[in-house]
Amino acid sequence: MEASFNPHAIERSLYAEWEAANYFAPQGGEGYCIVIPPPNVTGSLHMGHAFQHTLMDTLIRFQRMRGRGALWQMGTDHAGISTQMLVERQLNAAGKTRAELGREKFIERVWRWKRESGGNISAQLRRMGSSLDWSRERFTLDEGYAQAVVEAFVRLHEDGLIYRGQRLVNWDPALGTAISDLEVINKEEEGSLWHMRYPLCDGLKTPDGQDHLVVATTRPETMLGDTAVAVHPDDERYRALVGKRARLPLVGRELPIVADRYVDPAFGSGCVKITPAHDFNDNALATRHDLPSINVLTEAAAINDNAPAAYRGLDRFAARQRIVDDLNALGLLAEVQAHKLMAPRGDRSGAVIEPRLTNQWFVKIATLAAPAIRAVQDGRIEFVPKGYENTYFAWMRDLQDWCISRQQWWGHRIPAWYGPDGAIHVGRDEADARRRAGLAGDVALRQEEDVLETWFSSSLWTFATLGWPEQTADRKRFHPTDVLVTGHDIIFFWVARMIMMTLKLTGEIPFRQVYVHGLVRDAEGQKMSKTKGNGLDPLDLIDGISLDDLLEKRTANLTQPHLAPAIAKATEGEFPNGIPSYGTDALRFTFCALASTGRDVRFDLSRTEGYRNFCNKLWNAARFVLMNVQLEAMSTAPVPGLADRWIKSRARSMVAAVTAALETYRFDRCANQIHEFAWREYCDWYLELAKPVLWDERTAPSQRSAVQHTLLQVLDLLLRTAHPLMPFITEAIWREVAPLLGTQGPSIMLQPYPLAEDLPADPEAEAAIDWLKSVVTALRNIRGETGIKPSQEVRVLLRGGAARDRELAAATEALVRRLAKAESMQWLDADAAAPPSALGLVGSLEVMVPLAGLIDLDAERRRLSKAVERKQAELRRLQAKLENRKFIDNAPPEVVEKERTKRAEAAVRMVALTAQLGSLS
RNA sequence: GGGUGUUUAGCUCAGUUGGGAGAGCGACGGCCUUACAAGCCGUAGGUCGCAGGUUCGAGCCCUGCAACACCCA
Repeated sequence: MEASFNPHAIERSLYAEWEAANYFAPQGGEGYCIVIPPPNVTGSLHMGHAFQHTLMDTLIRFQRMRGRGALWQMGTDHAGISTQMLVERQLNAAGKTRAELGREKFIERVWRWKRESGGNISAQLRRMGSSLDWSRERFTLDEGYAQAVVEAFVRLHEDGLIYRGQRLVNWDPALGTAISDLEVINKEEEGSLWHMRYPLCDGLKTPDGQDHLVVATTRPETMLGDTAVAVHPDDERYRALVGKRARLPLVGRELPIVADRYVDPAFGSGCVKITPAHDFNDNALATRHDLPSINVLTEAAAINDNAPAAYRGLDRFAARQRIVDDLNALGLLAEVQAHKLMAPRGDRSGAVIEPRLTNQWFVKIATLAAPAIRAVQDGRIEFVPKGYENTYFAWMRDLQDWCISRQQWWGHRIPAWYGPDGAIHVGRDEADARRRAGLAGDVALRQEEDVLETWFSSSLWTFATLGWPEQTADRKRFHPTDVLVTGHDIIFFWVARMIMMTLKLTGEIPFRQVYVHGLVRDAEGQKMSKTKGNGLDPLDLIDGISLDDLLEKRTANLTQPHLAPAIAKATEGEFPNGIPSYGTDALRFTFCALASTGRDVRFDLSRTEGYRNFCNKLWNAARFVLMNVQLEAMSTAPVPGLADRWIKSRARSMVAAVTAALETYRFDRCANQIHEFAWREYCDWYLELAKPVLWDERTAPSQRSAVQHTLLQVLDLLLRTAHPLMPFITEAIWREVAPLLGTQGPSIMLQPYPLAEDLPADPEAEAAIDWLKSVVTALRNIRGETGIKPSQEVRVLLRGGAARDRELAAATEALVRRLAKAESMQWLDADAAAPPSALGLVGSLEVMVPLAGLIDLDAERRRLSKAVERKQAELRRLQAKLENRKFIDNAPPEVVEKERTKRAEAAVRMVALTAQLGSLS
């Protein structure tokens, strides 16, 4: 083995080997399944993916080693809108448009792009070590999957759960399509509030003598589509006018004045203009009052022919300006106020969204939502952490019908056909639709142009990937899947819809648990994004990147190029030397260590560095073991010593804790346990305890054999325990170690996960080594604080203590002397005077190092004074507690007893410390 | 405006049923000790957001407040 760990030397070849040997496909055993949240087929890996995939792979590897037939289902998503946008942008850059190309040519082009760039994400997933079953890979637009989507649509339609209707939808004028509520981001923006005068008809006047009403709006251009003015029914100012009429300026239409509780009388003048075709609230009000809707906008959000000629063809913002000017010229603009408003923008395009009346396809939600709520209520599906269940319920309880049609080309074309009479015929294909409708072959049918939104197809993900609608063997074995691992940002988009659709179409839940993890943020807690230029590419952490390359990557192709200098400056500040290469295992271990209870994680590169060091530590521990194990010595029957028994007992606790942590998705605890055990116990203590036994020629062969066996056994066990988190380094080391243990098998992946029960609990050995550690630590403390050179051997005197201390001292003397670098260890009688010494206490045992010219007296006095002070404070606290009558009367006897013992111990120590301090002055 | 979450060491975070405040990183001091300087040994550092309450006892339970974050309107 090389002297230090080099991830690049092992990662790619090990992965290729695993994949070629088909180790990622489920073997025998009870099925266990996780489906990958399908990444965008043309996308690339970001930190969120890397985080999520680390957690999933850890679970899959863990269950695989426990003997489950573990399937991590691979697949990608066609990602309708974003993929179409991407290819369209390429087209535009080449001076062409989608319309010029036509539907078929355009789709062909997207497929070509998919073939060219679709392998990108797959290659990156492999670099993360993800043990996905590539042989079962699916794509939401592949043939079988497309059939499943059609099947789902047809069945829902047959059940009356899908309908086409004219409804107000969120319209993205930049993309020319409807989008769902979830795809609209409401953000506060600076705008204006225009107060406009609408004259009253028939010479009417308000109670305060005005001949007009004042209405306020943030969107003056919509006034062209106004069909009413509304006031609150209890508003005294306008009560007399309800039922009368006002005249719409610029248009001339007469508007009824209606009363509705929706109006807030305290806002503005208390009068509201009603534009049913362009506002959700107004639309609802219009339905209540049976008002007409007048659409005044085109698909591109320009004014259409329903408006007066003067405004036709104007873009909505140009029209706004013109209307404001015209009203002003007529003296009808009462006031303009600065105003903060919630502006709806499309999450893909960034364009201001228009509510717009269009014909769309919808899924009726009410009957789907109820069973989906029940499935979580009665515990068949469990969210981890549980708190997210409330979020889920709140959202599910007031859910609108789901608009599933998109005016796009890239996606599943809706399987509906229009007859010459406009009648709609749904079927699995055109012939099926014709058959169902009883139409003759010569009746011309025209297929719906719209496609289904992406989430419709991905809501079928758990079962469509397993062969639905067929009842395949895979489906039987792996569905319902065991856990869905996902971010809280897509609970609504995806999780809720999967639950609804899966229950409806298969009668099964899609998964038993939903593990919701947090989002990955940068060191400042900011969301990582291309725009902000604060993103990290997981592969750059694995492979490293120079500052120049990083700067280039972060500032190239910015949507807001003026931010480039600021981004460059921040980047230089944070990574003055670029990013070193940490390797996949260190990155994965970081993600696990940061993944606590579903909260967002601030990604901290210094953690990754620490875990890279941990990898190196493991590597070198293995080197040490391999250097010190000789097969011939191990043939002697081993007789385990205290240290051997101790480390195995500790390993037992570690395995139990790690297993419990993984079973409850506490990846942070899992990582901490492994780190703590490997470094603080196995390396810091066990290897050091092993050295004297291994290197002392007088050691009995049976003892040496025991140490060598234990070194190997515990290392093997540690590697297997850590494998799910850090697959590469554990495999590389294991291949060196396993043959020495006589273990057969090509890969650690296929080894059984350690069981705590297989290891002996040994409280006696644990107590003995704990004592040893205390004594050694006390001596090291004296060395460090009093300035005794590490190379300087010391004499150790022991005094006081109990019979137990004498036993333990006898049992561990050789080890203590070695670890504390003590030339001798001598007992003094309890009442014997000690030479001037530095003192440490282990319980009531006094551990002393005679001064004899090697100790800085002042330093020792300072150290002792500090110890006395602390002890005094402790004693005072305990004393006060035990003098408190209420405590004695009310606390459980064992707690009181514990406090008494502590007081007694503290008192003894206090005496020893004070006496020692006295003897030095 | 409604809801959820967060607030613990300089930084990032643990803290399971209420019973002596923890880790990593960073800081400081000392070491090239024959696996590892990506290392070893030692040390310092906290009014657990604020104010009340329950309790013999509160980081943990209850109430109120504040700040921040996110979701929804």
